[in-house]
Amino acid sequence: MRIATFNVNSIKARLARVTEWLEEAKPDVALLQELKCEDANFPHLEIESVGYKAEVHGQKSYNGIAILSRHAIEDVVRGLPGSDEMDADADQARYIEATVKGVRVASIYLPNGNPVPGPKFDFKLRWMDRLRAHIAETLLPGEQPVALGGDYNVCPTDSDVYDPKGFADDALCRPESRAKFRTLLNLGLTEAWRALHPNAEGKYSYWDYGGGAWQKDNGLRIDHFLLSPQAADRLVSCEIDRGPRGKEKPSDHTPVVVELNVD
DNA sequence: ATGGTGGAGGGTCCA
Repeated sequence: MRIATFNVNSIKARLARVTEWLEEAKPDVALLQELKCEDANFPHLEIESVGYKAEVHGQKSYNGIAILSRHAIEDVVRGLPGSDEMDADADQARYIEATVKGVRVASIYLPNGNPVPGPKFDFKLRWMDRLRAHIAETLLPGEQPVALGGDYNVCPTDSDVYDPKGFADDALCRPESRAKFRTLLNLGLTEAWRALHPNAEGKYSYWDYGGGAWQKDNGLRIDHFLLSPQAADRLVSCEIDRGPRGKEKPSDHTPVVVELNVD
């Protein structure tokens, strides 16, 4: 079973890129982020025409995530449970989870957090606390394998950044962000790509649109899969598919694909 | 001039 994560930066602007990629890569499941559209405007017909059903948690203009699958999607939960009612941003569409072929999957769009310091950075760190609590309390106690894919907006180490010094104070690389990310790993989750490529450097999933970043390979690795022990035991491969980033009118992210040995 | 680009939406905000 192959599961992909792809921050598309607007499903409307990226529809042709996404459908051609689905037809070519044919993942069983595709976890999308940054749809930037409301539920009612999601292009279900075009997605179905290439063989996928979609469960969507959308929002006008910003955020928005979806789970696409060639197989049945069951037990969908929209929104990160346990949101703080006092948090004005708690209703942002950044989390959706469901079960496909016995695997609990989630599409995650973690807050960017810039600028640092400030309320957006505080919100990012609080959101990571909420994500950790949900994983610990609801997902890990279950017996099914769990695969949490998405745009985490965290470069776990300096090996995941083209310019570590230049990004030292960026919310994607701040020690606080990395420490929160490690609290997720310390629950017993495996970061799939790093587990299979322990010594790799200079492998990225995001390149800024500006400054010729793609041509210079000035990238960041911020799109990840976190796997529960039951899923990590079934981990076969995890690869970054650079293809879509090099096309016309691309997203600024490119897909990451994990393969799990499940029936 | 200090996001140089791109997306949404029709102001700026967001990344």
